[in-house]
Amino acid sequence: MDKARKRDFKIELFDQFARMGKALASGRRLELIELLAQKEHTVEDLARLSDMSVANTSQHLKILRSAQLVEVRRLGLYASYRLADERVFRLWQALRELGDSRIAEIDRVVNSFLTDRKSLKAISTEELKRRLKDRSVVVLDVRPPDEYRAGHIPGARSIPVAELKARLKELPRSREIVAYCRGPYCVLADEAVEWLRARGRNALRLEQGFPDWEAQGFPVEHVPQG
Amino acid sequence: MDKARKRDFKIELFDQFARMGKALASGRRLELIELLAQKEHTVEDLARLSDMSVANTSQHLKILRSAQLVEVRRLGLYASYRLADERVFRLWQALRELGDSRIAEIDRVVNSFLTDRKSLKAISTEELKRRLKDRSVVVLDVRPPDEYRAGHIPGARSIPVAELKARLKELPRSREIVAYCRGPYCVLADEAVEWLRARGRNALRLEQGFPDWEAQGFPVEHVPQG
DNA sequence: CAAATATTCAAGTATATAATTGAATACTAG
DNA sequence: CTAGTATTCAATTATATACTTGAATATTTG
Repeated sequence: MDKARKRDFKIELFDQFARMGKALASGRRLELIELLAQKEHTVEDLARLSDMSVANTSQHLKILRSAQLVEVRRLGLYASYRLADERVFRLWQALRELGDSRIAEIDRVVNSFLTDRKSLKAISTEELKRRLKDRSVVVLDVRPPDEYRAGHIPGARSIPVAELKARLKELPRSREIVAYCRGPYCVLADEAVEWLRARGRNALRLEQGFPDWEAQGFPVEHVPQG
Repeated sequence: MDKARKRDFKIELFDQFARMGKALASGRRLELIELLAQKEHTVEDLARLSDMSVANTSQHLKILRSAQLVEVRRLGLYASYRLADERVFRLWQALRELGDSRIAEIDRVVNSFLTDRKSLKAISTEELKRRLKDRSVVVLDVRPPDEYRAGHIPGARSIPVAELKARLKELPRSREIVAYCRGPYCVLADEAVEWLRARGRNALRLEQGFPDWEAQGFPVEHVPQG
C-alpha cells in the first residue's frame, strides 16, 4: 500500500471513530445518555427531563443514533430510545471519571452549586453492598418512580424528593438512610440527605448512581410492569 | 435549589464533560492520541507521523491539552507531549472497541483497504502471553525504533517494515512469528505478515497493539536511553 | 376514514470549528 | 547578545453545528 493510500485509510478510519466522539461533544447529548442509562425513554420524556424542546431533543437523538450509541423502537404512538449497548454507559462513565479526577473546573462547578456537598457523607457502591448484608441501612431511591420501576438497588424504597415530607414516617428512625439517584452529580440525593439530616435523621449519600451499581454487576431488582 | 438554578448547574456541568468529548470529536486528534499512546512525542514528530502541518498539529494539541487529555513539557528546543493519564488511553480504547463492534462502516473501511486482512491469522494479547512462556514464537515489533525503545513486549525484536528485507535472516525459520504494531488498525504489522508469508514464513498478527498489551498490565520491557 | 398526537424534517440564523498562511514568541547554541 | 530553530498565535476562509420555528409524516383511536 503506497503512502497516499495509507493516509486515506487512516483518515477514513479515524473519522469514523470521530463520529462517536462527535456524539459525545455536546453537554445536551451527554445528559441524554445519562438519562437513558436509567431506563429507556420517549422523546417527549427526554425533552421534559432535559429541559429542551422536543424538536431539539429529536435532533440530538438522531445524532446519537447515527453514531450507534442509542437505538429506537416504536411503541404505539411513541418513539422509545435506549442505549444501544451497555458499553455506551461504560464509555460515558470513563469520560465522567476522567473529567472528575482531572478537570478542576468540574470540581469548581460542583462546589459552587452544591455548596454543602463536602459536608455530606458519601459511601461507595462497594461499601453499600457490604452494609446491605447486615441490614444496618435503609436504602432510598429518590429518582422518579418510572426509573425506580425499571431497575433499582435490591430492597431500596422509592420516595421521590417531592414526596419525602409526606412520607417521612415510612423511614425507620433507628436505621441509617443511604439515598441514591442517577449519578454522582444528580442533585436529588443531595437534597434528600440535607432535608433528612435537618430533621435529625442519620442520612448519607451514595457516591455514584444506579447505573454505576448495575454496571458493576451488582444485583438489580425490577418492579413487574402494571 | 430552584428549577432554573438546577438547569444552570446541569448545563455548566455537562458542558464541562463535553469539552473532553469535543477533544475526541476529530479523527486527527484521535490519531494523535493513538500516537501518544506509544510514547511521548514532539510536535514535529507528531506532525510527520500524522501527515499534518506543524501548525495544525499544534492547534489540535492545544485542544487536547485544554481538555486535559495530554500534557506538555519542554525538552530543550522541543515541546514534548504525552497522554496526561493512562485512563486517556482506556477512554480511546473504549471508544475504539465500541466502534469496532457496532459501526458497520468501520468494518467496511478496513476491508476495502486491507483486502487480505481476513486471510491473515491473528491472536489476542492473552494468547500471546501464554505462548511467550513456552518460547514457541518469535515476537516482532515493526514500529519505528524510538517507539520500541520506549516500551515493547518482553523479548520482542525491533525490525521496522522497511528493514525487513535486509534483516530477514535474523528471524529463525523454525519458529512462528507474531508481528505487532501500534494498534488493531495499524497497517505495518499486516504488511510485515504478508511479506513474511509470501516468503514461506509462518507469520501472524497480534490483534491489538502495544498500548493494549501495556494497559492490560502485562509486563513491558524498555531499552535504556543512549 | 378522519382527527389527534408524537415525532421528524427543512429552512434559517447565529455560533463554532478545521485547516492554511504568515507573523510572533521562546528557547538553544555559538 | 545574536542567529537559528521549534513552537505557538492571529487572521482568514470554508465548513459544520446548535437551536428555533413551522410544516410534514406516521401512527393510534374513535
